[in-house]
Amino acid sequence: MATTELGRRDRKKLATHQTLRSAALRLVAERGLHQVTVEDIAEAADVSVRTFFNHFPSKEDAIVGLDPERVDQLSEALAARPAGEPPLAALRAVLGELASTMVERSEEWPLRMEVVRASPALLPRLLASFAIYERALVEVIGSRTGTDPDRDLYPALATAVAMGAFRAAVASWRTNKGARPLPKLLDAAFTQVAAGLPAPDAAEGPARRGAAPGRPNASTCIGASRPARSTTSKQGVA
Amino acid sequence: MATTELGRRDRKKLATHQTLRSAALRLVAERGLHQVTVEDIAEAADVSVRTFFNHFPSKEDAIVGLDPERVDQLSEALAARPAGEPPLAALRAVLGELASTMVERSEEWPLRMEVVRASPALLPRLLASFAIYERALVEVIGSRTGTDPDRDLYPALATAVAMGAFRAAVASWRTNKGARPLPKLLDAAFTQVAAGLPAPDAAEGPARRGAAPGRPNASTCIGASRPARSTTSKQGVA
DNA sequence: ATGTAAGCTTGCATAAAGTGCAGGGATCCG
DNA sequence: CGGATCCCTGCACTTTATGCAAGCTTACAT
Repeated sequence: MATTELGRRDRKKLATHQTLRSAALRLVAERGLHQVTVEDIAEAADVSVRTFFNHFPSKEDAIVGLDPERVDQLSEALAARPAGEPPLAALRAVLGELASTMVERSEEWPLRMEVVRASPALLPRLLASFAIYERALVEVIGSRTGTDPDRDLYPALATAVAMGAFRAAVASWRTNKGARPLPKLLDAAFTQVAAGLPAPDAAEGPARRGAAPGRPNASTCIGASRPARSTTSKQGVA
Repeated sequence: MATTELGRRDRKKLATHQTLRSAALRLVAERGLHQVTVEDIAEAADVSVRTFFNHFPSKEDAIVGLDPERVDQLSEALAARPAGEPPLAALRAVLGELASTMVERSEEWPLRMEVVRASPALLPRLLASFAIYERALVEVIGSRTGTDPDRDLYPALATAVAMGAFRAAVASWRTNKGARPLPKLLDAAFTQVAAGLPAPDAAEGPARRGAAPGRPNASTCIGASRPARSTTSKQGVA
């Protein structure tokens, strides 16, 4: 809506912000997280280091931190869904919209995912961003269903499950470099969830939905690389 | 099983490790995350600061970082479930076991949750820990169902949903201070998931399962406190 | 028992992350 | 035009985190 309602000062600030963000993402994608200092980023954006920290509380936030505006957008989109719509369907719809915006910005998100994959140290912050989205959605689901999120399991449960489906779809999309479009994957995920997650091909469940053989898919949650466990005495702990 | 199979050296190291862990948790619970430095923790555990960093890569990890041994235990427990068991039921079983161990250590986990609630800066690491559990489980689900987690959506999806249910149950347990026992909550969560998450009481779905009115419940994901959105110009971004 | 290898602990040096404070300068508003 | 606002900046300082080499305990083989 009101995008041009900003004065010169706010426009400059926003410009600085975006410049820092993209410089951070670009540099880290090129050299790796550890080879880029905040000074490098500030330099690339032509501002002082102190200014960087006026915009972002940490280096990681400049790369994978979320945009509070998006959180509001998502909340409002969920609140705007038709009142009669079942919670899971409403979540499916708004997460579908979110997925679309991720696909639109086709440079930014895949690059960000690649950076997180290459530098697992970024994973915690990314997950925290998702958690903030989740928290906002829980509130709305609570008010939509007339249940209190602090007393009733349902809102947190439905939202956690929906976000789980979302993450799985995004992870699949990323690892398979978009071989299947994100909206399709998200759809498949929600369909399986709504059916109660029947087992895929064992002698058990009614098999999976309409998936052609040779379909692409997911590793787990967003960033990864095998754990490489340390069995006994070696140092690594956390 | 073989708990006493450790030599003196490994026993001492483990002792140092645990002392650091509990000192960190205790001090942060008392004073708050920001009022405790690594030096304080090392002091309390009577080791040097350098030794602290030999055990934990960061201050946060000493507080909410996971124990790689637990990850292996969980993986093995899942692999040991009967072969015919549907994936979601197997996940429900092992996460139930995990919940039990959390209840047993009745001092540690509630304290940890409280600390995370009080210091949201810890949330990212905690979520990262959960993600590592999740990653391990995905592998096992993949091999149990004979699907490749990198190509098929199912393993990541089922695991993400199960972990979502787990987190929602734990969050509820925490916010309501154990008014309903964790195993009961977890059970309720998985039952609803298996039923495809019908809407709670709107004129829609067949209503919820066997829940008495006036049941306690959850806020969202683990750590929280309202977002307090910044509408326009203020600094805070990430 | 003795010597040797392994590895945990430690101090020191150093880089980088992050915060508080005060001043300069552009922007906004009356 | 004049004052208030606030973004950017430099500076000082604390804290986090890592590399390296030395010392001491533990483990192991002869």
